Amino acid sequence: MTVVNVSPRRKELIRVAARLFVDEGFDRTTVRMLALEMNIKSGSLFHHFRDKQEILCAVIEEGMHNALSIARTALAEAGCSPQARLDAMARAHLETLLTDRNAHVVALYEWRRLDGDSRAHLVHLRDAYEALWQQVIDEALEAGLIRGDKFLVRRFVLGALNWTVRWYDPDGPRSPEALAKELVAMITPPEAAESP
Amino acid sequence: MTVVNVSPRRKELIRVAARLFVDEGFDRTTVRMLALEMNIKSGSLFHHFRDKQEILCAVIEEGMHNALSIARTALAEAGCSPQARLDAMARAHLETLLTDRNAHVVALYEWRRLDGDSRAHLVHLRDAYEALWQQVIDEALEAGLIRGDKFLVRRFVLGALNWTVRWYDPDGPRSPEALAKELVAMITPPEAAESP
DNA sequence: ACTAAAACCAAGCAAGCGCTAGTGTTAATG
DNA sequence: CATTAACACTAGCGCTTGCTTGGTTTTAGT
Repeated sequence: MTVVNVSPRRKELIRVAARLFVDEGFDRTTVRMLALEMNIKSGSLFHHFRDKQEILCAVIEEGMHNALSIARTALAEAGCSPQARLDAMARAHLETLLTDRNAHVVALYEWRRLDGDSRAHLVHLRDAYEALWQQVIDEALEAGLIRGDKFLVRRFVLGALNWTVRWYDPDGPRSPEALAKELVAMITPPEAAESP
Repeated sequence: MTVVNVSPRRKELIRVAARLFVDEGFDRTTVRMLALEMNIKSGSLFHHFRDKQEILCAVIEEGMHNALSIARTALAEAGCSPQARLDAMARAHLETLLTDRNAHVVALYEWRRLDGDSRAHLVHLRDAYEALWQQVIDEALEAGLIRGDKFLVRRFVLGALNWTVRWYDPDGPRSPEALAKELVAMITPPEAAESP
């Protein structure tokens, strides 16, 4: 279990590992491949990380931390309007999914490869992130902006957003902002936006 | 690449493999584990499948075939109302996700482990399934039941539905039908349901 | 009863795996 | 100038992997 990733060297190694984990999958990525891409020998790798598992944990942790801080600043800048806050969260989510794509793809696909301890540690970060979402969705529900069960809405929305990593093309015509707006528009009835 | 899975013995082996692939992941599932659960010796496994890859392909293919046929009959029984057809597709999707859960979890998580040929073959099945969805969504858009970009709506909806494998509890209070209804309700404005 | 095909088995190979031990090498600190 | 800590290297151990081989048993058609 990693507590914090501060050293810039470590950060860089983690970035390399994330790319490899995405391209090959965690299990197929060997410590020798990792070392090769990091320009060190495979033995030296274990000076930086206790074992292969810890690299996986560090990759995911890094992505989660970034997602959390980006979402927090986005919310702080969004003001109080439920509509603006919903937009801000969706936009922040998509932007993180892009800038930190590798880390998040690893989190989505290789979560089950985490051992018990790492998993427990990361679950806390994930819960904190989902709590942010839940809060914004509760506000939107209370304002009559959207309808439905509060937990279901959160899960459906996060599902739709996370699924974008499968099809979204950053070089395509649509920006993350536009995408976020379209998702919010899909679940907000046309007239709800204008009610006080 | 598998062409068809007819033999009942083969079907059973595939079912066992799917379960193991879900529990352990494709890469961590060894041919010895597979053989053990299939009550044969690891060497005998290669009488039924050319290699480990083919088992993965067969598992996914089986799930896709079932999903396609269930969706088709659901649509046939749903009539012409866009609302009913949307409901039917969502319900069919969730029911397949439950009854064939293992196969679909494998398809979602281990898709990238497929080699080029198997992938190309399965992409056709997936495209056929998504075409069904696209058609139903186009009808709903034309009827004014929902709003937005037709491709985005399909992707967002399928994302939300596929994400359910992460959190849905079959023993929980909500049935797949109820879940499907809630999703459709979330994206259809309240007044749209009553317009002619 | 005869035969062919399908299903299965024991044994093991070659390759690759994660990881360790022991040894420099470098650069900052007392 | 000596010490230390961080980082990197070489070499390889012990084990597991997917898959093959060469042969035996079981099943099904005639």
